Amino acid sequence: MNGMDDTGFISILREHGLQVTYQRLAIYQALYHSKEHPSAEEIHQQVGRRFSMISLGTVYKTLERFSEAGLIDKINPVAEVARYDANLMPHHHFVCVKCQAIYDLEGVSDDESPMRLDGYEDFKILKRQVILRGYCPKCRSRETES
Amino acid sequence: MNGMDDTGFISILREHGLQVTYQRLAIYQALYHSKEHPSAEEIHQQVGRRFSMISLGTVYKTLERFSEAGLIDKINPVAEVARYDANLMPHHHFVCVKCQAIYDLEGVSDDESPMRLDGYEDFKILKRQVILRGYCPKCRSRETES
DNA sequence: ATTCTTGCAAACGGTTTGCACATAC
DNA sequence: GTATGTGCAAACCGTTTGCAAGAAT
Repeated sequence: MNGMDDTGFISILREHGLQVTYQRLAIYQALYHSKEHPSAEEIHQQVGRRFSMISLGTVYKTLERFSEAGLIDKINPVAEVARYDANLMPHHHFVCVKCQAIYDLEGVSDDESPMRLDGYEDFKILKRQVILRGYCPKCRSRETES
Repeated sequence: MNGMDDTGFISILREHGLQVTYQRLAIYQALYHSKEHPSAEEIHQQVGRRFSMISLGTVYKTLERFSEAGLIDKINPVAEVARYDANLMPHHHFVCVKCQAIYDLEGVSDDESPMRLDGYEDFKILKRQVILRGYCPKCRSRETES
């Protein structure tokens, strides 16, 4: 389930021009191993379980640095609070309107190239984000309406 | 540029099960006539220019009621603060990463039906939102990078 | 008369900021 | 040794909430 050792994570940080600290390693690893698109708060708690506690302010600053450096994506704000994603492969998201969970949508076609759009040549399109909203399987089964 | 009188707006509110007050009329008209996807704050200022000032709290409560009633859309939060839209026709948005302006994308195909998706039959999809991010024409010309 | 809405002000919560200290390079 | 990152706490700001007064039905 792991697939990378500390040395690997250190290289990744360096490759993105980021100075290496144990806090950054911990934060990036937590995000890297999570599929939950966690918030800063959640990352903070998760990191605190394995290492001595890191301040929440540092988590915010670090995630912002990571995001600037292109190491992670800030899915911000699809839900009420900012959520982060270490998976940089282009993919879409499903957001549950009830429990706020975010699911990756794998293998959903993204035919339209994000870079051009008829009638909008004057816009410089950097990225395309598709968000589906509705009930996730868990919340759907709890609803009366099938 | 107008196209609807007060009586028309009153009917629309009633049709959505909303009690009619002059504050609600003012707020809905302001949003209806705007193409800027204004924030609550902006609506508040705009309304204050034409009527006696309405409290900001009321603007927030009212927009929330409108949104529940299906009278408007809460594009929330595509940018840093919630932005609202009275145009209920399905359409996509372009958000400028620099000036935060939101543009409607008219006539952009939305082939995939929002209701079904191969491999995600357990999800109840209510709506699909496509957001393109990049530089709008104005900000693009101010950038060095063409 | 009853129910819903408004205004006001205080509270809330996620995020940002300033600064002194510590660490990476 | 210098630049950069961290911790802490206070500030910020969009938004929500509680409640008494007011308006709609």
